[in-house]
Amino acid sequence: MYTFDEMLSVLNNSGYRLTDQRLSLLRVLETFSGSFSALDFEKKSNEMDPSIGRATMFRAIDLFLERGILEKIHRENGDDVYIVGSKGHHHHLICRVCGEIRDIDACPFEEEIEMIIEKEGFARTLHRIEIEGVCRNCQKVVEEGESGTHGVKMG
Amino acid sequence: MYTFDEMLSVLNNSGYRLTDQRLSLLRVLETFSGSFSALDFEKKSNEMDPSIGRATMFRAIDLFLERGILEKIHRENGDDVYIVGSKGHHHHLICRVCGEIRDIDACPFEEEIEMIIEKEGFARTLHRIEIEGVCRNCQKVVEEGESGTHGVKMG
DNA sequence: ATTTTTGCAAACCTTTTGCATGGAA
DNA sequence: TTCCATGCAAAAGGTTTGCAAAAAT
Repeated sequence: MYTFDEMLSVLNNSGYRLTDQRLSLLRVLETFSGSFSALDFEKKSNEMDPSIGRATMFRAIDLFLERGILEKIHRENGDDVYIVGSKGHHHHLICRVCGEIRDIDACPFEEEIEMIIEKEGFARTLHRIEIEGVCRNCQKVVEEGESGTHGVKMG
Repeated sequence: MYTFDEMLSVLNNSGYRLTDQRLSLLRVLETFSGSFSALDFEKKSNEMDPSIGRATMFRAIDLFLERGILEKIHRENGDDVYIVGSKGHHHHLICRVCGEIRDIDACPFEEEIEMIIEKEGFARTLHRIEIEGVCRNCQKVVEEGESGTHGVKMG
C-alpha cells in the first residue's frame, strides 16, 4: 500500500497539475486503512477540508485510479469500494465485515490462467481475482457476539 | 448455460410465482448468446413484449440472480453485465469486444486459494475470478480492420 | 499567457419505491 | 381469498457535466 510520499511521487510524474485539492485528497487517502466507498471518501474529505467540492473528488478518483494510486474493488454485494494502491500485479483478500485488505503478491494463478487463455485462444487478457471472507479479527468479534470493526466501515 | 427448460425448472422450484412476465423474460434471456446489460435486457424485452414494465424487469433480474438463472459480471471498465447462468462453481472468460463468454469449469484455482485463505486466517470465503480479453474470432475481425461483433453488444 | 482545474448547481441515468390494481396459488 | 406480482410514475441515489472563476505551469 502506497505511502503518502509514494502517492505524491506518482502524482508528480503523472503530467497532471499538483493542486492543493489533490494534495488534500492524498492526505485523506492516507487515513484509510482498508476499503472505503466514494461516499466515505467524500465525507472524510469534507471533514478534513470542507472547501473541496464533490466533483473535484470524483475527478480525482478517476485520476488516482488511472495512475494506480487507487484501486477499485467490486464487492460481492455489488458495491464498488476503493483501496489505496500498491505496486505490481497483485490480487486482494477483503474482509466483508471490516473492509480490511490483504494484498496477495506474486499471483499464484498465472500458470493456470495462461493455460486457459491459450486453450481458448484469447488475446490481450487481464484477470481479476477477488477473495472475500471474514478476517481473523472479525471472526473473534463475531464469536464474542459483538458487531465490531477495526474502525473501518464497509457496506 | 441454462436452456429455457432448465431456467423454467429453477423458477418453478424457487417458491416464486410463475407469471406471464417472468416467463416472457426467460424467453428474452434465451435469445442472448453472450453478456448483456440491464439496458439491453430492457430493450429486447420491450421488443418482445412491450407490456412488461421496467420495474418488473429489474425485480426479475434480482430474482434470477438470486436463483442463479443469471450471473452478474463486473467488467474492467466498470460496467456490470449479465449472462445466463450455468450449473456449479465456475468462472468466466469474457471477450471485451463481442461479449462472448466461456465458462471455466472445474476451478483450477481451488488449491492456491485454499492455501492463501488458510495462511491469512480468513473464514467463510468466496472467490471471483474474471478473465477478460479478445476472443479468437474478434482477433480475426480486428486484423481484417473491421469492428464487428458476433451480433452481441457490449459497452 | 496559456491551459488545466475548481466549485457550484443542475442534469443525468439507472435503479428503486409506493401504491392501487390485477393475477397466481 | 389470500398474498404476491405488476405497472405506473415519481423518487432516489450516485455520478457527471457546463460554465465562469481561479490556480498552476
